[in-house]
Amino acid sequence: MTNAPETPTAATDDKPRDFIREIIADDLASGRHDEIVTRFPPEPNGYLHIGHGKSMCLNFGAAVEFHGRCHLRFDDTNPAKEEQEFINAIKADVRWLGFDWGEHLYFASDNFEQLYTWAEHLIIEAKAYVDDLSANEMREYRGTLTEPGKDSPHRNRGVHENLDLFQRMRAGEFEDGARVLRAKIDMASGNINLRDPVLYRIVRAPHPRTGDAWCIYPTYDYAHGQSDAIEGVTHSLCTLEFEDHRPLYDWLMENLPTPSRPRQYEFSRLNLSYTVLSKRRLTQLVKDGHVSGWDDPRMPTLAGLRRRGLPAAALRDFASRIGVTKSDSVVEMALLDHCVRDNLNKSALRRMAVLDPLKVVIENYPDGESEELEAINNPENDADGTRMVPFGRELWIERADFMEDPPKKFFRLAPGREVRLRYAYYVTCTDVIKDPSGKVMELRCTYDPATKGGDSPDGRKVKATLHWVSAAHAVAAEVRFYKNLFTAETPGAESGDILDDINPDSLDILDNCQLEPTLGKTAVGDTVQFERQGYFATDPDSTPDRPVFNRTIGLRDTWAKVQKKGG
RNA sequence: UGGGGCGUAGCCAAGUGGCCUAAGGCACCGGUUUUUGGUACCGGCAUUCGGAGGUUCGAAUCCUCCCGCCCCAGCCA
Repeated sequence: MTNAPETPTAATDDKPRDFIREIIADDLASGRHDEIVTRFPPEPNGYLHIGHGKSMCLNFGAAVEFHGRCHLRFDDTNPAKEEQEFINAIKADVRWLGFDWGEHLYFASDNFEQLYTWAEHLIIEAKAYVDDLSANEMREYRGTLTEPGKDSPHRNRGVHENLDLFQRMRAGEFEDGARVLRAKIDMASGNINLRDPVLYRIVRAPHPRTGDAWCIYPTYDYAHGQSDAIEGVTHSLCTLEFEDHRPLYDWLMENLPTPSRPRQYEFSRLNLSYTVLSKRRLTQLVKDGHVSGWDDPRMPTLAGLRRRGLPAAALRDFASRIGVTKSDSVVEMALLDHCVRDNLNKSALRRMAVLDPLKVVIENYPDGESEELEAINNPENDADGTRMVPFGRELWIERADFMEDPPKKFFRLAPGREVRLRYAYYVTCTDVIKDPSGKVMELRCTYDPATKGGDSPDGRKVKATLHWVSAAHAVAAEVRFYKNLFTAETPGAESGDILDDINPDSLDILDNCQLEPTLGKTAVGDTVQFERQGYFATDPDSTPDRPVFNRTIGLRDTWAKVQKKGG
């Protein structure tokens, strides 16, 4: 009962599926590159989310399709925020999504020495200088979006002074924030990234990999492109907000003796309705306790989606369906839901589970006896075979499957009505037992022994088939239901604060669910279908005598739609 | 008022001057099948491509102007 990740497959036709793959195909065709190299470059300052999943599907997917390779590189240039725990979690998530970096695991920090040498090269070429301005002063000197900046008073220091100062920065002679190394480009540029961007800053924080070997760290702009070049990356794919950084990426390439010449291309990041996809906000939800952790099943993190029971293959399918473009978009959650149902419908084993139990006594079934009935494991896949489920005189059925006074379109059980118990018998409701308040406590039924297995020899039809569980054999369990974490399509759109849109009712727990016996021994991570209800995944909180399930997603429910329409 | 992008159905997205009176998927609406009110299957769903002009025999695709939305002023990535 596992959902094994499948190997990503190449596009079936030879037309590139998106503009990035088109560029890659052209570069291969023109001979610009013989082999393409991409990279997935997370910063280890949090867990990966489904947006990173999209990026991985692009980077690893394109590499596989074009017979190149994709590196996993940690962009670990800011020790103030990064942790080993995140490095470990990210690796696990990449593997889970089905991607393999082989031997190509890298860290920007592997390049710190080379990066430092190149920084000295820039200084010697008079293309970088040490600045003493404070962060506030630097902001003032930078100008605004519409006004040019002005040169720092230290902009024209001599090469020797710059070199000396930079060496002393490395040696730890200055306090955090006292000085920075800046590229000398153009303080009047319309592109603010070109107004002498910072290349190095002083930060005294233990680095997960280099410990306290360094007290100066390269910035993203300086480290990222050069790391690409060192690794031989050909196509450096990132999201739209880095478009403005490309001129700086190119400037550094042109002014440094890098061993290769990668190019950066940008695509739009994923936005999903009813959730947030930014590490800053997800970190906030975790730290402020709005969720139980990074792997809370309501979180759009890969860890959360995995715990919720989403198969990795469904996520990959989702990524291929949304495509890769440069237009800002918000993908409806319904599309993800569809991918999950589509995958699970084909792969998930069927089981019977009563979530809101109502007792049924089959009055003409012999007391104390039971029998085993054969049930199909997955009608979508004969190879999954069958199993035996116990049946007896006392059963549980779903409370919602009975109505004492049913409306016209309600086909399920009602007084005097005959329905089928799946894989078992036709039963007819003969009596309703209520408590003093009028609440239905128990149903009395009779069964037709001739309908064993669920077919009637005389050909009479019933309009409904119910799932059920033998009370004497049932396993009690807890089942957790999740709704969207936010009530607004775009959280925070109105007030500016996502917490104003948080759904106070995103978790529902049913603690008296009655499951068929096989469900007492599933493994964590298994996602099964509870017939007629949805897909459910075993949660790590399960204990040997009390399983806990997460509802991954419900089945499409047209009956609910009909009910809604009827008011 | 600076720089960089983006605008094709409710959502995502093909389309690269004629085969576009515009693919495909999701959603939605009908119907068929059904021992899951699930699945599967069939049908419907943009005379129109942000708007206005222009070029052309011919424009979603080329040009001009306009409008709207997104990103950038971290010693974050």
